[in-house]
Amino acid sequence: MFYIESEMTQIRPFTQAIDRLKTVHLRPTRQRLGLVRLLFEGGNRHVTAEQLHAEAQAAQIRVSLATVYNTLNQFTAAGLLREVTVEAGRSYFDTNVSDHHHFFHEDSGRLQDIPSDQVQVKDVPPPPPGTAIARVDIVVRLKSQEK
Amino acid sequence: MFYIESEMTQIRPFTQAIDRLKTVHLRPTRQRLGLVRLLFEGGNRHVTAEQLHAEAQAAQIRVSLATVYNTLNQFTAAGLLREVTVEAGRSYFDTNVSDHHHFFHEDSGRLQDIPSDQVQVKDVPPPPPGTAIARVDIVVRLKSQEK
DNA sequence: GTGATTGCAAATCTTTTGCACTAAA
DNA sequence: TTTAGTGCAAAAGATTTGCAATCAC
Repeated sequence: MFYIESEMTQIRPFTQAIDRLKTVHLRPTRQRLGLVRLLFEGGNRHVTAEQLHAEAQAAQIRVSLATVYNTLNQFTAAGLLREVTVEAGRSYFDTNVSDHHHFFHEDSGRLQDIPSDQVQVKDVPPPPPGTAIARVDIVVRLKSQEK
Repeated sequence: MFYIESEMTQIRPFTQAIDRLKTVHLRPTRQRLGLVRLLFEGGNRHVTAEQLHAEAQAAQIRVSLATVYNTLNQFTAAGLLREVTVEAGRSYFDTNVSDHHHFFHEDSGRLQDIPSDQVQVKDVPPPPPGTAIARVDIVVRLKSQEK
């Protein structure tokens, strides 16, 4: 342990990001590392490709929008992210892949997690013959309160 | 009552379609009447704009795809239809506007109603301050059963 | 007549893809 | 080296829009 504090905080997150990618068998490229750090350092997030691309630019991480899309899809396929569908025409990606649901603020387009223990679906009907339930999604749509 | 049977069955649905449009203050144009009849004569339906346009063509109802889109949006705004979002990139419109939920067959893209009395959400969390719940959507995603 | 509605083509928006170039193993 | 990954521009798919022609009232 001979790193000084400032070096530690620089290096540790990189190591974590690299490990996260290695775990899912994706090469830790400069672009993926940058996106992993934006996505996973700092709590649960819900982002669109466009948003993440803008953030990357702001953070001096040079990456094309096409690569952001491809990366988000790869991360989703690898189980690092979960795609949330609340609006036709726009895809959100959620860094929280555990069982939970969402509030959706219709006017701002913002998503917010609802822990799974806070909502329960009572009596999910049996799936039709020949099918199995892949997932149950609950979206609580919110409008701003009119007085 | 002096119409013969064949004339009755011709005329009654038109009258109903006209009334349905008048109720929501939309002029009963040839295109809207055709679409209303396709949508509402024959049980609950879940359609995309593309599907409805194809049906209209098949039924000799001349209407452009742009008008189908505009009409579906107008009907939704008027409360005649409800938009169901299950896949980013495609909008479904549901002729059932009462409180209910959906099965979504992921491989076929088919939607199926779940009557509201068959699922219950237990303990919907309170909406964040300044907001009110507009709607709670439950989508049960189905995959075809692999043996 | 007059304002609403329609059709068409063009525009827009989001997302995907083909391919030559670059980088990781 | 060898194969995976990237950027760019072009393509694709869904939906919206501008505007002249048409239709309902």
